[in-house]
Amino acid sequence: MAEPRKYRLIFMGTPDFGARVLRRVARCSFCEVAAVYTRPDRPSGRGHRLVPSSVKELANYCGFPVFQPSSLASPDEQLHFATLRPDFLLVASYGLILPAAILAIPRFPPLNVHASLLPRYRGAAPVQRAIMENWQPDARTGVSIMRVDVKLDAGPVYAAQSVPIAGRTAGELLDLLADEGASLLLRVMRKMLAGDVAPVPQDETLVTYAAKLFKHESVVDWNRPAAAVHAHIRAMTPKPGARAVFRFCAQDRADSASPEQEYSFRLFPGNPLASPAEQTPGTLRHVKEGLLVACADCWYELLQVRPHGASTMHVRDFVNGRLRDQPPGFCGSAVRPLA
RNA sequence: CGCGGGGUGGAGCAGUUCGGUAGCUCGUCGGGCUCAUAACCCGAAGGUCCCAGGUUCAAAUCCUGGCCCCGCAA
Repeated sequence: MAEPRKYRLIFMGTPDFGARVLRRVARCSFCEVAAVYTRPDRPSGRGHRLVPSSVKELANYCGFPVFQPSSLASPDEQLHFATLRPDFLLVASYGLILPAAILAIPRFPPLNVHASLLPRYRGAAPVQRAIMENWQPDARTGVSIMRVDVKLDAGPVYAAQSVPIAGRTAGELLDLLADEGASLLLRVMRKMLAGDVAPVPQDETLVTYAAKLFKHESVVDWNRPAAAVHAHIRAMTPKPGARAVFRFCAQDRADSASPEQEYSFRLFPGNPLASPAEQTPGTLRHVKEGLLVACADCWYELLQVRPHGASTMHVRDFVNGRLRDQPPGFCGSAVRPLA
């Protein structure tokens, strides 16, 4: 029972997206995972504990050898990589620069899964940027398989798959694109083995860049149309999370000298309504079992929120618990948190 | 030991400073009103107050230790 030799595959990735790709690639029938590279564990979370990457956790679970160099620039690391004798090198949001010396080692051209339709949205946050910048009803984005080039995300494209954004959050789209990307990746690898590939160079005149998300961008800007607000919140979900601060009016009680209350919220996708707001953007309206926020055009219905220090809850619960004496109607407005 | 918030019927909260009858807004169940209702009225069920130990005549509340959730920072 002489098994046919399997091709040696090295996978490089770090966050959930990479792990999701690896999960599918690991089941590939004609390859074996010779090694997994991921970024070093980083102190994270409360208490500064060292936290392994998603890719590392999966690789450990599967029993793949894991390597976590802080850089691949040194000759030692490159030599070590070469001794693994890779046929394929697959990269999915790894986070380290791959020098030309590394890229030249595998037998087949190194492949990268990028969550956009290249040449659009090269860079760190392609899915998030695609969602927040394309809030029209039938917008699409996608995933591309390209050759890894020394220049980031610039290599010629082997295959791409387009998908509708369809109201999804960044997390949902990322998962979907990882799965689609992994399938595409395996298809490209098979074609490579058959010698049947013809990568298409990217049209440099159409290149756009998706910069990583900055902290100040997590604050919702109610001066935009409700659909754009909705897209923005989805783009920030689940990480880093959309935020807003609301100041609620003083309660309507003559005897209770309660000052106006400020609450800082983590916001989850709600519901852009069709009814015109006709109020200053950011105006809060307390309706039966819920809260509406005025956007530039229409009301935006909040559904799930997380007040500071609490866990995620329905807006109805927040209203029941903390706005219990607040009469229906206009009850506050958004404030711009201090930077 | 990075900083901080929190754990109270099914949900969200008040009560903790200064120990003394388990409270509020909802939900659920039953009944009523209504052409009807997610509306309104009446009633009921439902709680080891995160866990363990300590102090006390008496602990949700004070002391000690532990577990869990969340935000910031990285």
